Amino acid sequence: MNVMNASPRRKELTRLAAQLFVQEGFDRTTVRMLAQEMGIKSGSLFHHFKDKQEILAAVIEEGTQNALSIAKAALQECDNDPEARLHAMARAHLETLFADRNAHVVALFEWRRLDPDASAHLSHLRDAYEALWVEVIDDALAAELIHGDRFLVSRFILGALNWTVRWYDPSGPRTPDDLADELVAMIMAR
Amino acid sequence: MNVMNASPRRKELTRLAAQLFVQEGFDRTTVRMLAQEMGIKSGSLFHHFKDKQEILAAVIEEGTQNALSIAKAALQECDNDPEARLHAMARAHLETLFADRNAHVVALFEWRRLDPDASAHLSHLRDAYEALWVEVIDDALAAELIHGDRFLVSRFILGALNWTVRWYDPSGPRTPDDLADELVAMIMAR
DNA sequence: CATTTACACTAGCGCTTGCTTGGTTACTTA
DNA sequence: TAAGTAACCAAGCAAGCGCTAGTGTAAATG
Repeated sequence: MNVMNASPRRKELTRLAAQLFVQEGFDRTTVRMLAQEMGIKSGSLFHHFKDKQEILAAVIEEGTQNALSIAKAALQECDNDPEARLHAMARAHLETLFADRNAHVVALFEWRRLDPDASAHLSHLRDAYEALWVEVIDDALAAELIHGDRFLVSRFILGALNWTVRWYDPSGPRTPDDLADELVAMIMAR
Repeated sequence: MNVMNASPRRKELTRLAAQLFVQEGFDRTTVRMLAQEMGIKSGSLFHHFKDKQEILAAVIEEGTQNALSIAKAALQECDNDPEARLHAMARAHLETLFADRNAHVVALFEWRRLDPDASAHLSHLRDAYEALWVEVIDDALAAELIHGDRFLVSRFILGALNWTVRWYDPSGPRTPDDLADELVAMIMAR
């Protein structure tokens, strides 16, 4: 077994696992199903991962790392204009949410299945991501682009964005950018 | 076993099941855990419910029925003022969400575990509830209280509201009504 | 008084689960 | 060419799973 390694093989297995976890849910996904999807026998799975828990942690870590770096890049690309930053953040959120949909759905809906150790470790990653949001929202409030309680506003925005995975159809006419723009327009003071 | 009965005993068992489903998730909740929580042996459980699936369906049906009747009552109590109706609907949503939190969390996050028959039956209930929302939002759009695409706006609002179950702490200083008012204030054109 | 009904029990069947063990194969490196 | 290593497999164990069969008992019903 490998400790925290990121071999190409393991990355590919993680990607497949994410897909199954979304399709079936973590608990209903058996190690035999995972193995079959990966084209190996169930016993061989435990050469790559210590146990089933570690597969879940790998999926979530991968997705959250991606989201974090994409959001950081998006923020750096735009000037210090609070409105541009708000737009950029919403777009980056939805972009990564649907580019890496499986991993994020797992992160959003199977987080509770993590054991305490993995959860503690990954919480730091998630907190770092949310800190970016808080900063952007604080700036938008200071510039009076939006109004209200900073805590509530950020929760509402993240809720509206995260919930999109439950209804958004990427094959439809709307792009993720359309969604982001519409949401920002909806909450902006005019 | 009882077909679609709603004896007080069954209602109480359903309430306990909802609590366990929230704590552990549907898949991880075993019939033995359910039985113990109910103070009976696991075999006796199947006198009240045909199978584990039916317990899940009972939990979700109970919660959705409640939400529907509360929302209807709230809408009837206010005049035809679109703004009052928007407020009332948001308040009713959060009120029922936290009065009957366990059932609603199960409905929101364990829906996929329903078998196709139960899902089809309960979808009608949920659709009836969402139809109330669509109507209220259409009126608000017509009155120019809010702006945007009717479909997207309703999804964003419901997303923001439903996501509250992931962070709202009822023992904190804010009431569900506070949340509803803040959300409506956030999205209203000024 | 006889019968039915509601509710609970004991015992366990048949199956699936996550995971382990002991060993094989193919490729890389010294 | 010998040693090491990553990747895999066949076989199966112990535990836990949903659910069933058959029985007991007290209260309601005819």
